Amino acid sequence: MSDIESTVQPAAPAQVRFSDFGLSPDILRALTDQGYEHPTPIQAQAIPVVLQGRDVMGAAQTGTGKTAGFSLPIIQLLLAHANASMSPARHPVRALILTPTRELAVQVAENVQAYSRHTPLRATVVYGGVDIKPQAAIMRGGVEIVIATPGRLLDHVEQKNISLSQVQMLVMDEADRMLDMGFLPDLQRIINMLPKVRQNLMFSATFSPEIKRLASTFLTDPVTIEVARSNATADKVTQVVYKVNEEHKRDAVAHILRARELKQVIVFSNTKIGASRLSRGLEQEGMKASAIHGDKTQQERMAALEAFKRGEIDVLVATDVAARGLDISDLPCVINYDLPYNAEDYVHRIGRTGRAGASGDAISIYSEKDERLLADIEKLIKQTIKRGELEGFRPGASAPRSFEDRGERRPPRRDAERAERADRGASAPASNGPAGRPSERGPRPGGPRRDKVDPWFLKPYEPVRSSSPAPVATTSSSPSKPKGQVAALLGGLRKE
DNA sequence: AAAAAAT
Repeated sequence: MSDIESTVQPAAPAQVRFSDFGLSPDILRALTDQGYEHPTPIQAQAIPVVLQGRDVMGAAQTGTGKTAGFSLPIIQLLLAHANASMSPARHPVRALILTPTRELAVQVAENVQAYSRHTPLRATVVYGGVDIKPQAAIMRGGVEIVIATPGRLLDHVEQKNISLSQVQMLVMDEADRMLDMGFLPDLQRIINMLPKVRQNLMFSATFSPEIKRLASTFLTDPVTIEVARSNATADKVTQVVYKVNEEHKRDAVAHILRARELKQVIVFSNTKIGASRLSRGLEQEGMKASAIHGDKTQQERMAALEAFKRGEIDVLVATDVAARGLDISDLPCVINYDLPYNAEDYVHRIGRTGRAGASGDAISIYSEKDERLLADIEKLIKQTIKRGELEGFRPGASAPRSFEDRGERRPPRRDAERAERADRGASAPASNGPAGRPSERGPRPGGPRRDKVDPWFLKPYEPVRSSSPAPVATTSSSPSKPKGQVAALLGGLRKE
């Protein structure tokens, strides 16, 4: 399906410059503003191909600079065809970029806006969970580039805030994830509104059969671009697992964080409640922690992310909402409080560290019952992860504050739920009561949809990769990161 | 066994 080499070994990035691609001086200036001079491998491959007007099926690992890889040539093409495409339409959206999560949409938009800042092109982002009116106003004013999550985009289309009839370029970012999340019908609807003739760019972490099918449906004679082997974990990431009793997992995380005064760490939890609970626990330990997950309001999610990026928060406790795509400047360390159920997610999670050539540490806590998950992960990444010993870890050393900490059974459900509700992030009980039951906390924008059950467990196993808009070079906002510290913590453990 | 996304 492609006529171009996949998995090319591109020339060393240092030899290629952005100025070699014939990009507009206005684009180059924006790159210079940010100190970017040399493209990453995927950028070096993607930019010329997109500029040729070809469809692209792209795969790239986290931190490869994929966003710039498609947005730079898109901006260039829109500039080049500015006159030819002058349209009488009131809202001539000419490039549409779809992403699976809101945060990713925001992030892509920030990049696109930065790259196009010296051009007359206008880019905006639309996503759910926030007031629709300001978005509508901006789009009615006219924009050339829209970055969106599918549901809210359709909402805007229905409200006639935007017309998609002039879209010349479509990007499906994290396409595999969008499939995972059940966006296929939405994607179909959106694509049906687009002109038949257009350029399509699809990025996906994997080339699963589902993705290939999607590609064959929506792409025309695509060029395949792939950087880095599919299920490889970043070379520079040192991985270790610590086995502890289930009830000591939180203490173990606290111990690791405290022992080395770790800053700028993401801790992944499998559940929203678990994330909130852990975050709260760490805060009670005196750490600056915050949780981010789908039951937080969009405001809270953004606030947590921003606070983390600004360094006001040391520990971001997250569900897999943050596992993929988020360009959180390259972290020294990622901790798995839970091993992910889906082995692919492990790769995504640890992809948050060791990015842009830097080294990183991926630490995972697991307990007896997770042996199987660990085995799955090791099978996927084709390596054995080092078993470590937590030096100086005395479970329960810090005063237990919860029943779980004491290894006891949970208190009666009523109390547990009240505690969770107090936690801002908690969702309603899974086995939900009547639909319109007034919430004690008022409307919760990010709340679960009840209209359909997502039978995730019935779906075929669908591996997913990562993505990420890491720009060409990473502008790190946190100055000194204790990268070596985790390695030190790992003690005399030999490398694999 | 989960999480995410329009309202």
